[in-house]
Amino acid sequence: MERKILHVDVNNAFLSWSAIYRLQHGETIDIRTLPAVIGGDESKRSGIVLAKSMIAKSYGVVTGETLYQARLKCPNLQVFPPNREFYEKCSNELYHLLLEYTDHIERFSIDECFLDMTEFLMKDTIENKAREIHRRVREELGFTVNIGIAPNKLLAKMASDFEKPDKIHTLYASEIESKMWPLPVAELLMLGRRTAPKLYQMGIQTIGDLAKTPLPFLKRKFGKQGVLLWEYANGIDNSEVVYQTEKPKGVGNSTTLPIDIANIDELLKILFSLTEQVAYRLRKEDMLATIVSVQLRSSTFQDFSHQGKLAFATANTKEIFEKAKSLLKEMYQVHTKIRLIGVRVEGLIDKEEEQLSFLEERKEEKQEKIDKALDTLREKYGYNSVSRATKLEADKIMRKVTCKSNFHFQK
DNA sequence: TCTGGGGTCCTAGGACCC
DNA sequence: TCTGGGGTCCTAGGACCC
Repeated sequence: MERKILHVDVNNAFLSWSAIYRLQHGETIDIRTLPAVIGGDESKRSGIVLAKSMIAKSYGVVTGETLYQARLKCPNLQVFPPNREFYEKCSNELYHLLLEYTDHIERFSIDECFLDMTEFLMKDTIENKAREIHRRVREELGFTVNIGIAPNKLLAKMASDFEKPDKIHTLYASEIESKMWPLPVAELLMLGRRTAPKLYQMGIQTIGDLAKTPLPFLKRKFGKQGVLLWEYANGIDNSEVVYQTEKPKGVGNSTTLPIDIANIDELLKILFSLTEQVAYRLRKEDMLATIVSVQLRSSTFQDFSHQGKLAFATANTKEIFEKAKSLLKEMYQVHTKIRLIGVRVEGLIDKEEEQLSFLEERKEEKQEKIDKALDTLREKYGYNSVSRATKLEADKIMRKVTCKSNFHFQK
């Protein structure tokens, strides 16, 4: 039986949501009507476009480019900072509205959901349901969405991406040839900036070209990814809409440093601060980690990473940090200027399971008590209400380098 | 004033075992 | 005194998504 899938995608999510927040807090100008973007902080070297208004878009501004580039295209561009807390709130409001239609719903990102409406239509049509959702979101939540209607997730997502904003599109099997095949191959989901040029070089320009390329050829050239892309180009996708109560598979924290650092002691202090947050989030999930990895990005944008297994599954800050520290020390080459440093835990297991299967004698109980005491305070008063000495030092380094970098900019 | 931060999944090569 | 081959596990790096 053919499935009825919707993909709901908030138009210019971060910018629309910031516009609403500002209007709610006394601003009279709607930033959706300006050449505006939501952007990172250039003084912290994270100056990229996170979302753009339709007017900024008309100047050629694209998500992900530097604010510097965006200003070249649109000289009177206005830049506003992100407000992630409010975005979470808006995202939740949307999710709860959509839950009224089906519980076969998958939160794909902060601003996108898939809905499997197959068993929830009653006597209504999928098009009518889409129109109702579309109208209710605009009227009740104050922002617009694009909705894609299709027999699978891939096609629904491609459909919602057609003409924006505030539109509903269908992409049924019979429409693939006319609506999807003429598009440039780079617009296909999972076909990114590395693969597109290779296809163009082979003379594969459109999604239709890709669909008609012999599968064995693509398999030979691109392996599993090649098979997936061929299936997508032909509108094939059997993946289910999964209601997500699943636990995360990894937890990470990374930061771009305000200026490059080539001093391992300073890097270690920042690494501790990052690790402390990772371990805290891990404990909030009631999970334990078995693998730790450390990432570095050099000033020349080369990425490095090392990972290692922990002797025991743990969520203890110090245990995770000791591993992270040895990983950093083994991979760090003296004098290399580091732009970004990050730490991640993976191989996560449920805390309860661990306690049932391993009744091991733990020697780090004291450390766990320290974590627990800090967690309790943080639950009550917020993450930054308590800080260990090392964290304070890390903050100092981040500030110090910020001052240095400001000085640098003034020269 | 040039290039975020959070993820997931895949691949290729090396180590090791039989 | 020629140099297998399959299987598993581990790791670094890369591609892609928002």
